[in-house]
Amino acid sequence: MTSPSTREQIVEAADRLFYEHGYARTSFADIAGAVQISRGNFYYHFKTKDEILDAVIALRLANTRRMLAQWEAADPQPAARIRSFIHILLANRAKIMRYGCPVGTLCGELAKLDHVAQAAAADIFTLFREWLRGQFEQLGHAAEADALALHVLARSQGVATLAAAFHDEAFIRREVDALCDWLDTTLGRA
Amino acid sequence: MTSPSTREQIVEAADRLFYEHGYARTSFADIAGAVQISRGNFYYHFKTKDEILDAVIALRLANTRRMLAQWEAADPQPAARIRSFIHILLANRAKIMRYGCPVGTLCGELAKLDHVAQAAAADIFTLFREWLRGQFEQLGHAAEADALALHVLARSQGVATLAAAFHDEAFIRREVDALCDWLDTTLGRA
DNA sequence: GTCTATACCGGGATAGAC
DNA sequence: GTCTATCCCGGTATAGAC
Repeated sequence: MTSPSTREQIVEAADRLFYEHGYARTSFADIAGAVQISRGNFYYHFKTKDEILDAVIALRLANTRRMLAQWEAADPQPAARIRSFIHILLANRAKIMRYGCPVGTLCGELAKLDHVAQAAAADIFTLFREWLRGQFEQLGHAAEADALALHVLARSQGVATLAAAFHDEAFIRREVDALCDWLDTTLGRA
Repeated sequence: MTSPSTREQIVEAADRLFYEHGYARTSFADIAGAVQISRGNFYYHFKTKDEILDAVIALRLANTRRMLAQWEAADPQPAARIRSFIHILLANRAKIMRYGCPVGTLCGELAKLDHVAQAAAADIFTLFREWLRGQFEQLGHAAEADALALHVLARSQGVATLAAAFHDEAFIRREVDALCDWLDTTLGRA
């Protein structure tokens, strides 16, 4: 177990700060302060702020892939796997009620900045989308699998957005239950 | 018909720019440029950037109230009024696919900035929430009216977020139809 | 690989002339 | 009520010593 490199520490700190305070508002000084290095040293690892953003997105892609693989390995039932996805809303509810969804808010911010990394950030959504689509395909809904995947993603995003606006945990629980009910109905086990 | 005052022009330009580029990224110079006044003149009308934000939120609250009143007047049927709400997603699809929902993205940005106007921005959501709740109450769903209102709001927010990430108009149409179908089912006309 | 020092720019905000 | 000029700060980014 090697200790994390400075570069890794920077990317992890940036990941957290971009989530909690947004990309635009997070300065080099903020990240350097979190990692306890000087601003100068910073530029040895990353030339520009955009480079850090790319690294953060790459990290999130990797973390997402790992999480999806874990759900895949943890349960042979596609329906249970989809429920694992839905339940992130509960698992991460504290942060979601403060900062919203990390993916949704990053995509939203980059869209307004008309940032080049916009598409890369959307790729994180695509990862979830294709994984969900795969689950629905395994459940015999090949024709509508992609639409169902987007539906689940959209419902989750909406819950995250409103949970952040109203700081309402009961609302999250209600909507998670509703979404699981919808899943059962859609899969024909109503 | 008096021509709009400079102050009104400023607030309207800020409203648009905050939506398209975000609050943090919109500078005084951007707004002044859009209104074609000098930066100095700017400060005659607003002392700080936060004051402009307050004015923009007040404008959005007023515009939202007017829109809700129009839907109320245009149709005596609460179900039709709710459908009017759902259909903003289609009416504003072009901007939503580029910038997301003006309310959701502003609340999200202010949450990350930990901004004092956070609650004021959420009041715009509350306006929709209470109006929707009123419609569901009129439809005889008094007990669950608030939960149903939040559900409709959340679904709309999710659609806006994903539509912006994927720039997918067909997705919006599908989800609008699905939400209207859900409404019919919930109201017992399935 | 890490530091200090610094250049440079743009943003918010003020003063004061017209 | 509108302008120009200016201040100050914080942000990105660079140079160069250690």
